[in-house]
Amino acid sequence: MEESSRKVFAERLRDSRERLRGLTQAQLAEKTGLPSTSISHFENPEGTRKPSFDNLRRLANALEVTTDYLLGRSDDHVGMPVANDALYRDVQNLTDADKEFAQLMIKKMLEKNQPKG
Amino acid sequence: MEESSRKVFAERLRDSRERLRGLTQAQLAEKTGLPSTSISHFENPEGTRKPSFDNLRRLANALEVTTDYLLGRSDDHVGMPVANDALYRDVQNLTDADKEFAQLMIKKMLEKNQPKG
DNA sequence: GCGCTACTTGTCGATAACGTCAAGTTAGTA
DNA sequence: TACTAACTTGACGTTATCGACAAGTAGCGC
Repeated sequence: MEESSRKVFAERLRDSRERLRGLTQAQLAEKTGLPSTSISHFENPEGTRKPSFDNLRRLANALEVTTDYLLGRSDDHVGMPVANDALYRDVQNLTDADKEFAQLMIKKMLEKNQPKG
Repeated sequence: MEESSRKVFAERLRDSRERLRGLTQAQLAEKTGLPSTSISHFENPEGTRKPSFDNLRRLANALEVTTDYLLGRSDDHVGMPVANDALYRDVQNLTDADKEFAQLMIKKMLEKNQPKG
């Protein structure tokens, strides 16, 4: 189980390092404090090594990508631009009913601004 | 090293489970396929166990939160999956004034739900 | 008191990831 | 050819996490 996400991780790690940040394994190794051979092991799609809790964090930090992207849980490597916006944070804590109401109201405001939908 | 993020993980896991999803450890255990004692170990702020690659994914999937949130890399537990949520999409198209108003209203609804902070 | 649910804490052996190291390959350049 | 850089692959012992299990605590209704 989860064999496929291991492969996705390998591909995304390499892709993030090379295409996105233009780093060598040695450079990423220095940024993360990991040995470069560990990076190589991780990037091998047929390999078996998976990063630990800490190492996943270090890789994501050094590459400035989300861990969700590396883990294949999200297709975008950048977080939501508004991820820390108070509004988004608050909305999540609303009851379902209130959230529904907020959604309706926001729709109304939208329609007001853009006559014809 | 990374001792603090282990503590953050413990807090956010428990918070996500209880406050956000209203699950017992046993219920989360069933959703993830993990033993409930493992959940308990993870949620202990003074504990030492950290989730593996696969178990982190399972927890995030079951709780519908980002791994970045659980790992303390993002302050918001919602990520890309909900970017398609109508509410979030709509909010981005609001005028600044309307967005401000929406935010205020949402805050009011929050306070109503949680009497006293 | 009893029983029940939710959770905690610690131990066990097994498995998996760890860092380190050695020995390779592959591509480019002199 | 020789040399270097970037990377691969496999093996080693160490350490951490694994699931499973036992025994515990705390609270709540009866």
